Amino acid sequence: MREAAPRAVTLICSALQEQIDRGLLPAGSKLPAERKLSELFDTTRITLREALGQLEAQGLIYREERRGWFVSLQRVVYNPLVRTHFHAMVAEQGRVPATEVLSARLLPASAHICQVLELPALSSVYQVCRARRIDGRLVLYVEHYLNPAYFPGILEFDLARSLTDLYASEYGIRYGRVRFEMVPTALHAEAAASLKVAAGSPALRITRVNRDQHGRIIDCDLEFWRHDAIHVSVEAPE
Amino acid sequence: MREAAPRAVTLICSALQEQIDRGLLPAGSKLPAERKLSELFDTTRITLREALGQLEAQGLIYREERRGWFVSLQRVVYNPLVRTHFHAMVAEQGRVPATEVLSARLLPASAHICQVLELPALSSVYQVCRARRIDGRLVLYVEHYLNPAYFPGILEFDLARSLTDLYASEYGIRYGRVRFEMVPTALHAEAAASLKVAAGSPALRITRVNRDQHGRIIDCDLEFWRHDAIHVSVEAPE
DNA sequence: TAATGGTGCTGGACTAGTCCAAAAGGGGAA
DNA sequence: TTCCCCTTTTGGACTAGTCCAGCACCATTA
Repeated sequence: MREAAPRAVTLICSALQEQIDRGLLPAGSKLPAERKLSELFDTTRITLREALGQLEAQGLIYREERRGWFVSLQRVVYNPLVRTHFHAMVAEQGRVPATEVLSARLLPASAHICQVLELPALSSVYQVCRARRIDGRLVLYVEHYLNPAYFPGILEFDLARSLTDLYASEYGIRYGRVRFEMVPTALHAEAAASLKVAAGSPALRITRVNRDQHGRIIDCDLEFWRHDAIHVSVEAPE
Repeated sequence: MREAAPRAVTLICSALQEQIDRGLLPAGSKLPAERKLSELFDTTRITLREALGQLEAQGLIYREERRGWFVSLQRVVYNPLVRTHFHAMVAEQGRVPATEVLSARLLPASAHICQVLELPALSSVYQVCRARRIDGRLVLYVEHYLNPAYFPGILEFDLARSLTDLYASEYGIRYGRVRFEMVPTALHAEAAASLKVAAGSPALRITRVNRDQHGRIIDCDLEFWRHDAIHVSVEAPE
């Protein structure tokens, strides 16, 4: 039985992987240009790009639109059952968080949002879109939908802050029970543009429906995480 | 400000997506051959394949190695906190489950497994590798690692059965608290071969560490799900 | 009837380029 | 020193093919 000759793509992948594992290409560093790499591995750019695509799928490297390829940073550990806010969670793990507000407005809720928030048809909701960074890298695009009955005038506040804080300090509302759903999928155009990556990049979509201390549904989040930036960890309470 | 001309890849994606949404390409059906499609969309196979790759990333279609492209079936809803067995879970959702045992043996545990199961260095563990289907499609590759102290002679039984059942009926062990971790990544060579797909296909890796009714760690699972076959849903108990 | 051997079709892998636009970097002017 | 413009580099997108091997199916043979 003959050994199957390893594919060029596989060879490139393992060569790069070894360099990364050994620390010759430290986390966050930029890879050489695609043309340089294809020359180095004596292959075409198409083949080289396929190899990079596989390493991206594994989460070892990522690309920034028109800027190049970079070695992935460590994944951040995320427990969706624990409603600690993003900044605290990231900082606890020794990383640097940042948030920017993309938009915030009152708009007619889609049928889907009405259903999730258990609102009557044609209700209005607050929508807050934000992008979040870890160590400078854009890793999370979120759409929050708030039941306006509970948060009058919330658009007046600084929404780059933690919503958890805002809810507690301004409205006396704290989080209670949570339900969440996770679906591996790709970024839609809007999210991709906000995260400055190519549309269709792999991502993890997490939908959370949050209740307050009285069991009322107060808001829901539609989160899109870069697939290589997150490590979900859930400890069953019981 | 000029409208950006939509890319060919985007056009192909939305055309196919529309066909699928409208039911002209029903779930499970095979797409035409790549060469036919590239002709139909008046483009090259490389471009066409990039479009198919994007739809695959979204989870709308999937490929079977050397057999072609197919429209994805509905995702199965999975709650890792509820230790219902695979067959029951799948059947409850009106789908047809199947399991095949790939290997089952006693072997020296890797350092990682020792740590997870809290075993001393150089321990042996039972390893059971299985592949599971939903409606005929291979969607899950699992490696189970059992602490042999609790399951003497388990290799004698039919391991295509539910392990949950086996634990209960033969050893009087039931599942208690669970911890699980989820990482979006790609299939390694072994898992890819078992699922008959290309190495490096996107997947969701779920690691579960299971305790019994007395709180003892009894086993852990290393699950690799096809990314388009699963929808994780967790309701916080509290 | 059942096993077997072609054979064409299909996906997998790869080569060898082109054209374009955005990012990065350097040099000169204010 | 700072800002702006211009050039170069780089990634993004795409064309037009080739070669190979597995799969499916049909026809032939035992």
